[in-house]
Amino acid sequence: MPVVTREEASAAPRKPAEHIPNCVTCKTRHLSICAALSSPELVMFDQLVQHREFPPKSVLFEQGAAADFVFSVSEGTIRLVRLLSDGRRQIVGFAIKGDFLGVGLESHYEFTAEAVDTARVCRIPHHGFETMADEKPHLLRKLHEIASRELHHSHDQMVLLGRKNAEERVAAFLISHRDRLARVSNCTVTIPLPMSRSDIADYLGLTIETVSRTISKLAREKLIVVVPDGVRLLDPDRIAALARG
Amino acid sequence: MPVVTREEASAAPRKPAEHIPNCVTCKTRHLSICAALSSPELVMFDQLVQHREFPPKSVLFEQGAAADFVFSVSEGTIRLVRLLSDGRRQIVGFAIKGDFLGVGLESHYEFTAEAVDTARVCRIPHHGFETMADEKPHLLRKLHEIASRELHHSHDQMVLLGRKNAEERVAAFLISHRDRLARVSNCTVTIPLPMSRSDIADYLGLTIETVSRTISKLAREKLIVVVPDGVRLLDPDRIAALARG
DNA sequence: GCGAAGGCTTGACCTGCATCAAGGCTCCGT
DNA sequence: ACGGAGCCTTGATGCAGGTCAAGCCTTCGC
Repeated sequence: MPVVTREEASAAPRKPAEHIPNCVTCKTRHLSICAALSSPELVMFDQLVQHREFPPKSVLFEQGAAADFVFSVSEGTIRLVRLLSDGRRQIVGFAIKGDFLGVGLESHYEFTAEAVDTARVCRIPHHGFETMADEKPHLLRKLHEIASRELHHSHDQMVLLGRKNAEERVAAFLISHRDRLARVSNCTVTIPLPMSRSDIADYLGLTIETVSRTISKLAREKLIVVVPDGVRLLDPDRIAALARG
Repeated sequence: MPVVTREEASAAPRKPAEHIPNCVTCKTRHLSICAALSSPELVMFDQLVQHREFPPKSVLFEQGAAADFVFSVSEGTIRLVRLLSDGRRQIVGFAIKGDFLGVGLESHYEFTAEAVDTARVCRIPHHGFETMADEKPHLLRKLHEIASRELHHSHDQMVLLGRKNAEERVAAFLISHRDRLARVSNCTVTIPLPMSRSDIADYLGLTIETVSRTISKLAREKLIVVVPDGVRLLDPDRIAALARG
């Protein structure tokens, strides 16, 4: 386990220094849960929202803790971690810009969320958010849509973890991650991968060695090129075909 | 692939012959989505519902088909199947009494649902149900609750598939299946398992041989006894401990 | 009652990925 | 510029579970 330095530990979370962002002018609004809100509702929402920045490796919340907040991610990458008592780790997802944490409105967090790189989020008190959802059925409906999409994606991941080999898993990760990034940015073939090999391994049910070897293999076969902190897809179609199994 | 006999194919779905059941008098009402409905709403709901019986191996709906209906299971066991193009199979869940199929309100089914044994279900036209959900926020809320519980469970399953060994997987399946059965029946230590070893294997990301060997091993260690179409847990606590990993 | 089919178990062997090990690269702090 | 830490890659070896194969049991149609 990496030791968290004094700086990192004390720095989380922090308020952004620059002029405060705002729900009405927010650029990721239409990508996030806020897409469900009308202008007056956005103003109301803005009252609830706390903007926070989480430095790399800092913890947004811990599995099992009281779920006092829900989160909308506006920048960065967050890993969602489940741990077994003996230290085995499974990453159940990576949250990026536009993603929502706490869809379930559960009373306690069901996984730990840790910033991979510097993450900017809108943090909303659970109670206030839930009240608003109870009053605005279209917000609840949006929340349900998000949960449904995640459920679908987690079924994909069950197929991956239960039935795909290492090469298919890595290919599927690259393609699905690219698709998610493409929705919120203009990235299409060069995919930034801020997370470590260890994170990817724990997401795919593999070891770092196997992830590393598999990426090397894909590069040797000229399907991808490894670039600093990411990969470039040379043949997205063949990778997608691999990913399908 | 097993060949479906003429009888089985032609028999699905069929209306139950005996006097028609009814939402208001329904005994599994408080276990299902209907728990969210008031008495007058139940009467309304009853107008929408079609009671159907699906014989073993019959298909309730096919992955990719238009999602014309949602379902509430009142009896029996249903396997939820994802297929890869080369025939590899992953079962993403087993639905039992009280479970709801179609939580996502998606336009197309994201998996195939097949009756394992004889399954009785309430089938509700998608459109009518969705309209009702849009008009009754507490129904939508219940639906969201169900989706959230399933999302949580699918995260558990990701940990199982990504990080647990065969023995832990089988133990976890037995415990989680027992807990789900216990909620809707009085079964606690003798667990009926109407699904085949092959179904269990495809649910746990293993092969039938490994499932069979692992069950034999648990029996040899006096943790369970294999009974016809099920198992009896001799030491539920130790099995639960195994399941946790 | 009999034979065939399907499902389950068990044994023998094989392999894909894990594990163990070593070395290289990059980034920092001094 | 140097040294150490963290991360990544690559090679050698091991093993859990997959694959192949055989036999048993139960069910069911005739």
